[in-house]
Amino acid sequence: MTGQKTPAGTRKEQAARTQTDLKSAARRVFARRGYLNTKITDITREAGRATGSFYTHFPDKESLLEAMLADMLAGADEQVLTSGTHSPDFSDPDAVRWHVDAFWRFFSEHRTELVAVQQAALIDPRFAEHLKELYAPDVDEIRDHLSHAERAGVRLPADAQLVATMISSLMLQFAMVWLVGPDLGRRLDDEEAVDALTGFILYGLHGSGRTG
Amino acid sequence: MTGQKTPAGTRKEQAARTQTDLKSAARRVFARRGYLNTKITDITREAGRATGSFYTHFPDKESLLEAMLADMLAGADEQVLTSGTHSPDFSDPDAVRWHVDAFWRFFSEHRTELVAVQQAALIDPRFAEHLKELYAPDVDEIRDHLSHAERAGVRLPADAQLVATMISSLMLQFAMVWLVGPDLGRRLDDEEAVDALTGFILYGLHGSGRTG
DNA sequence: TGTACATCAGTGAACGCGCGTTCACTGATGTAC
DNA sequence: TGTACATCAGTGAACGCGCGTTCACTGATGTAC
Repeated sequence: MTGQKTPAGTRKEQAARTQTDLKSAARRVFARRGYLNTKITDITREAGRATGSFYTHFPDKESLLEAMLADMLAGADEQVLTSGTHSPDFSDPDAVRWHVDAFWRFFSEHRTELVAVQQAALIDPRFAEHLKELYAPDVDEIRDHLSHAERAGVRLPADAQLVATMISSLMLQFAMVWLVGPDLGRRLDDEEAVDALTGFILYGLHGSGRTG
Repeated sequence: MTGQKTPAGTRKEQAARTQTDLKSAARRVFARRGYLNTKITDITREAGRATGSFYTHFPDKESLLEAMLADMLAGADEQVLTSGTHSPDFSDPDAVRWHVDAFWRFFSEHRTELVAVQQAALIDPRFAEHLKELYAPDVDEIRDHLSHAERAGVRLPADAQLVATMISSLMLQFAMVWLVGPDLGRRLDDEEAVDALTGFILYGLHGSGRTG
């Protein structure tokens, strides 16, 4: 109790390293088998640790996922979602493209975690809540940009909230299909995907392709 | 063995009735708790039968779901997806609206089964396959209609296959959000939904709303 | 139509597997003096 | 700096819960003669 001297803590370091190993092992296993199919022992085996080791760091699999999400959001705060400046007016095609691009990169980078929450949400209401909180800010921002566009004279196909939901639904599911599911016949590079989405969001099937 | 006389089979009738009861009980429980969260005993309890009764009719939960899907597809064959005549050219707004409407009604009617497959697909590759087969014909048809429109002079925002995937993704995820998830603040009636989707598919956020 | 036997849907308690979780133990790191 | 003791991350075999699945039994329906 007199302590507190702990210099750099070789012991704490070791614990931190193991915790990190468990998280990154989990990421790999989730990507391979999916969150719901993954057993605790799959994770410890992948991390090269004993089963019991898991419980030194997390009370259960749910907490591990929560920790992974926290990491993801911490990283994201300095990145895509908030940083960078962009026009708040969706009557500007470049503003739309900026958003699509940000979403696509975020999803690409964190697909494993995002799919895991999606899966967890099917079973655990706590994660259903997480999922909502995760995408809500994005939908809200889109809605604001749409309202802005409306004031600039654009006639939306429905009220801004609904259109925002459509845009968000489109991006999410399209990303799922191309970045997660089993290989479809075709490869799709990032720019192509962002172009296609941007064109479609702007003018639907009458979109002319390149927009910026 | 000399038999075969069985008049109308009170016994067979009873078995058929129980099987139907189990399926409709399952439907209710799936809708309430989700497929993955549902235990065999939940289904038998809901149906007012003993646990063992389940196995007289289905070897496991997966087979029950397969049977429910078969019922769904059998019913659909005489309905939405094939029947009715419509223009195959997506340059015609009414053709788009017709498709959206068909999809929306199909999804509304069968949301429980569709969500159940979606959940099952996360765990069981067999259902991942089912899921693909379930939506593939729709995507293919959309793609053909788009090619038709292209030949009629419409400039798509990407190749027809990609645009078909976007349209399908949009409809599916949008339907999920509004018809499945927890109540959002807002209610959405069917016509409003179909209008919004149709307008968005046709002209993106520049769609003007009513289209037919 | 009646009797004896066979078949089958349905029952629910018991069984057993899979997997999450625990726990007595080890060895290394940290602390006290 | 050295010694004795305390703490803690990590180990993996064992435990036990939940739930899918089985099975001996019941009673009703069907069949044979």
